[in-house]
This record gives sequence, C-alpha cells and structure tokens, in this order.
Amino acid sequence: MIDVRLLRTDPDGVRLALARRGQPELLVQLDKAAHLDARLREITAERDEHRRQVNDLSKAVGLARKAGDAQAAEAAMVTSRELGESERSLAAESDELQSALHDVLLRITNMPHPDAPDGAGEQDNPVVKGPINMPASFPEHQRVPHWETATALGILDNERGTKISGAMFTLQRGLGATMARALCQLALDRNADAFEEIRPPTLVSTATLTATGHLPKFADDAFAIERDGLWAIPTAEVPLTSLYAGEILDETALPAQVMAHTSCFRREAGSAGRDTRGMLRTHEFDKVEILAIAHPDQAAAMLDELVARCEGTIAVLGLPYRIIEICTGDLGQSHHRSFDIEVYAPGCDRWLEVSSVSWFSDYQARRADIRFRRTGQKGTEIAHTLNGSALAVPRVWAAIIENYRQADGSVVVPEALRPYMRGATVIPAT
RNA sequence: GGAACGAUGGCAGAGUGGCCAAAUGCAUCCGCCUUGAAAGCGGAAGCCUCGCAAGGGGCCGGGGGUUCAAAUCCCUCUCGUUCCGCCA
Repeated sequence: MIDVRLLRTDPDGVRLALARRGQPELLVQLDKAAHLDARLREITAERDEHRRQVNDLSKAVGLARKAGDAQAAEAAMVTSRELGESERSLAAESDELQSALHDVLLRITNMPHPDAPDGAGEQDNPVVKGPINMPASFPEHQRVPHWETATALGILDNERGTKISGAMFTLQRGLGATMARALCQLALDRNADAFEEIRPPTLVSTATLTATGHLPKFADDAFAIERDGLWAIPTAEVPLTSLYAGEILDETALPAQVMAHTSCFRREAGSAGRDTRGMLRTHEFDKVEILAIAHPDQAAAMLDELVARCEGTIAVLGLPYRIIEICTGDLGQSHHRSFDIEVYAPGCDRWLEVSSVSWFSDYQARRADIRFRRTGQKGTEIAHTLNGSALAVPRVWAAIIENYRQADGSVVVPEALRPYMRGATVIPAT
C-alpha cells in the first residue's frame, strides 16, 4: 500500500510518480482515495469529539453517584445517552469510509523508483547487461526444443504428469528429477552464507496472500483451497514476507535475510494455451527464493546484491544470459524497481525469464505491518522488502537441456551441478 | 472431530463494571554512587491515529453486543495448552 499521509502531504508527487505507469485508471482511483481520506478525517474528528463528551459525562456519573447526588447522575446519563446515539451513527459512517478507503488503497499500485526507466510495456524493457556466455552461433544439435530432447532421454514424462493432474503439470523422472533437485540445492548452498534457510507453509491465509499484493486484485491467478480458507502460494515470497508480519524489529536486526525452497503454484489464468509444451509455463514448479527485510537506507544496495547473487548462479551454470530492467509500464503492482535475468534457450530460440529481482519499497511491508525501531529513538517506521528468484527450476532446467545437448542427443551435466547428481556427468542417450 | 481451560505491555503476571494505559517483578534507558563494573538509590519508558500546538480519540487475541460507562458482563470467531479420537 502506498502511504495515505504521502497522498495527503504531496498529492502531486504521488500523482506524477504513478502517472509514469501509463494507466489513467490509476489516477482516478488515486483521486477517489484522496476524497475518501478527506471525508474520513472530517467524520472521525467529529466522532472523536462526541466520544470525548460521552467519556466526560460517564466520569461525571460515577463521581455524582459517589457523592450521593442521584439527580445529577441521572441528568448526565440522559445527556450521554443522546450523545451516544449520534456517536454511533458517526462511528458507522467512519467505519464505512475506512473500509472503502482501504479497498481502494489495496488496489493502487506502488510508485516506481525514480530511476526505473520509462516505457509503455514489455517491449521497452532495456537490456542493462549482456548477453554473456553467448556463442557466436549454435550448432544444429542444440536447436532442438527441450521437450523433445528430454522426452527422448526419458527424463521428462508430461504425458503422465497430465494424466495425474491435467494440463500444464509436468513430471520429471530419473536424472531429470535429480537435476531439478540439484538446481535447488545449488541455489541454497550458494546463498547459505548470508540467508537463513526457512521451510515455510505453502498453504497460506488470505491475510498472508494480501500482504504481498497478490490479493485482492489477482485472486484468479492463485489456486484456492476454499473449504479451508487457504491459498496455495505462487512463490515463497508470500510466506517469507509475512515471516515478521505485525512485528516491530530492532534496527540492528536488519537486514533480515531469509531463503526458502518451495513448490510454487500458479493458475496461469490469463495464459491458457500459451507455452503449453515442455517446461516453460507450468501450474506447479520448484523455486528457491531469497528475500530481505531491510532498512530503507540498505535497500538500494540490497537490490544490487540480490541481482548479483541470482546472476551468479546462472553464470556458474554456464548458460547464456542477459539482464533487463523492467520499465514503468511493465512493473508489477507491488514493485518499486525490478530486474529480470533472461537465459537464452537455443532449442526454442527464445530468451526465457528465469529470475526476477525486485524492490518493493515499503509497499508490502505496510500491508504486512512490518516495522522497525531506530536505536535510541521513539516511534516506528515501515521496513522495506526485496526479493529475487535465486533459482526457478523449470526454465533453467529447460535451458540446460537445450544448451548442453550433444550431437549424440545426450545432455552433459553442468559442472556446478555434479556434486548433487550422485556422480552423473552426463544424461545418456538411450 | 469431542471436552476443559486460557489469550493483558519486550517477557512474566495482577486486575471481575467507573478513580485502569493498566499494579508488581524481570529486562531496557538516563542519572547518582564507583577508578571501572555489580549491587544499591532516584527517575524515564507502550503502540496507532487526528492536530501547528495545547490537546483529543482508539488499542488488554479479532469481531459484535449490553451499559451513561467494558480489560472486567454476554455472543461469536481465531489461536494456544491439556485430555480423548484419528494419524505421516
């Protein structure tokens, strides 16, 4: 959520920042929020004044009773009762305004970082680094899509995955399954120096899914377990962000750095029929997420660190990659600034988004109510959150199959994964 | 799933209708004392919100109700503990 107080004190600044996203509807909502807020404050002040009078009168009743003045007590009670009526109706109005304002605010996007590049959409995202590890040309035997190679090698069995769960569910087997797990193990090990490993729940409450910004707007994208009021997480960002929800952290505890390997579940409601082959878009996949809850002053440097860490893992796997920055028109709802790492897959002849690293400023932390206290100072401030995919299995897995394919159809296991592959150095052609 | 009991400040723990933002202890911070520290003594200190300020309002797990007045009474939900049941 954006800060209502900022909307109050610097409406033009907020307006200008949000305008960069190029969504006129946003500005309409912003005006709506400003109006609701102004009205809310009026009503609340009035209600508080009524309450003050009721409080005073109630005290007077008690004192009069004690003094044995039944008449004065009765008189105060009568006045107070009348005031109580109007107080109740003001309170009802105030509650309504409050929830209306909250609903509007929950749907207003975060403000882009001043340095985020302007742009209308995906096509305007600038490449900020790379391509790296990109050969001048790819031999013919690498121009085979991973689903063909992997199915032939017996390490991908989507026919059976689909039989079990339906379209867009995949099934890896043998060395394919081992490699999926090896990728996660690699990512965890590479970040264990600075990130505490967490094994969070993957089914979460509505409040938890709201904190990251996935609800209420994107309910259709999440799997819901309606009977129990739970949601399947689309990313470990969701439970990890809420790890300290509702808590006030000591400044010295920041940055809090955590990571988790979890399954991620996505309905992909808007993309039915797209990327249905292979591993490019699936309802369930494994991912290692790294996340930081940071002091605002630490956030910019933390963003760089997260990008470097995510990049490092892709680099050590020897894959061709580049880094793009997300422009204002393509920035997700909660995002303040984002970078994507893309890997080139020669078989599909596509750049695949394999990692997204983002800074959310205080947007998520305000929803989750994660605060910190400066040492020796009174009061609290909202923390900042940042996170990145240290490794998302399917597309990296796919890119390895395509980039490491040999002329005989086998796939060489990247050096970095071998310690986790029970000695396998190659996935042999049968 | 059934039953009982519970949820109060950083922690522990009083408080059963008004004088309660809330005793007390521990922890914290600031003084004094001390070469320094401990002990001792004195003092400070919750969070949110409106306001330039003075000051006001709210918060005792969440929500609702009774009352002039609710931490305190009633309803409800959530969570916790214990016992039973089930179970990897």
